[in-house]
Amino acid sequence: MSEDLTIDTPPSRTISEGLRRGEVFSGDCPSREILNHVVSRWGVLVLVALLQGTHRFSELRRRIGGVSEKMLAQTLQLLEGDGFILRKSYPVVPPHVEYSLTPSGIEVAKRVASLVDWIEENASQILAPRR
Amino acid sequence: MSEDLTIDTPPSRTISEGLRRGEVFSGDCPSREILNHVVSRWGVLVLVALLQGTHRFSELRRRIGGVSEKMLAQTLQLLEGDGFILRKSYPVVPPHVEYSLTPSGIEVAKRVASLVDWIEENASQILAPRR
DNA sequence: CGGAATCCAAGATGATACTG
DNA sequence: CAGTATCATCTTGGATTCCG
Repeated sequence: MSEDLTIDTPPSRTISEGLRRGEVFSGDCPSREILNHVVSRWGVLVLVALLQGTHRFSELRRRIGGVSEKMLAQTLQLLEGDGFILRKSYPVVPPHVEYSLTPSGIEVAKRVASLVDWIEENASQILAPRR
Repeated sequence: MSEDLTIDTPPSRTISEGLRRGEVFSGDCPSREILNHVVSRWGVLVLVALLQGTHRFSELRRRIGGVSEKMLAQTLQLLEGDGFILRKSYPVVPPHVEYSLTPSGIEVAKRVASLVDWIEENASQILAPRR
């Protein structure tokens, strides 16, 4: 089912070209909705974590410091609803559920990871954040 | 003064290499703090808007649909504090303030834009978001 | 184990009014 | 024009409890 998602995206579209459309700037577009899921506090970390491979619920919970069960579950559901995450439930006892990225999820996660990566490497050396 | 910010970023570091460090996963690191500014609801849009060039306060306000004065001001201050945005105030009347990206701001904004761009082009066609 | 449901605290956000 | 101050509100996030 994921192969059908393949879109003939102009891959080398320049940033300025893409931005000229600027749909996200209008408050009520689906892009902004999805964007908010992706860049939500926990969404970012979930995507980056899953980029390294399939994880179980409790694995993600342990991996992502400070996330509560509720928020993790909610984040996973939102991203699953957006088609970025694949939820695979095994009907065994005790329950066993695995989360992984869909093809489009990988694309998004790669871009998120690029951002996170850059910040980890540089931002802390630039200026200390002041609250 | 902005030239001093230039950092010798290892540009071709692989994603997995960067992630292996995984500092952001621990709840209390400066990276996560900065990351949250960048990917905040309005931070994303401000960065993307400024990637297209210098803007005045009211220009940004008009460009970014739905943002309030308060949140725009706050977002700009946070990103300025992180060293991503340069605020240039001209002592004239009426006041004239220009916002632009610093060199590091450009780096971050490019990565944010890449993400936003991809979502704008693809995500809306994949699945309708359900709330 | 993997959630769903509930309640509650905290923080984010917005409308408005005011100032230099 | 470019904010700041204030207050009301709405959303997030967390702790807890319960269930299949």
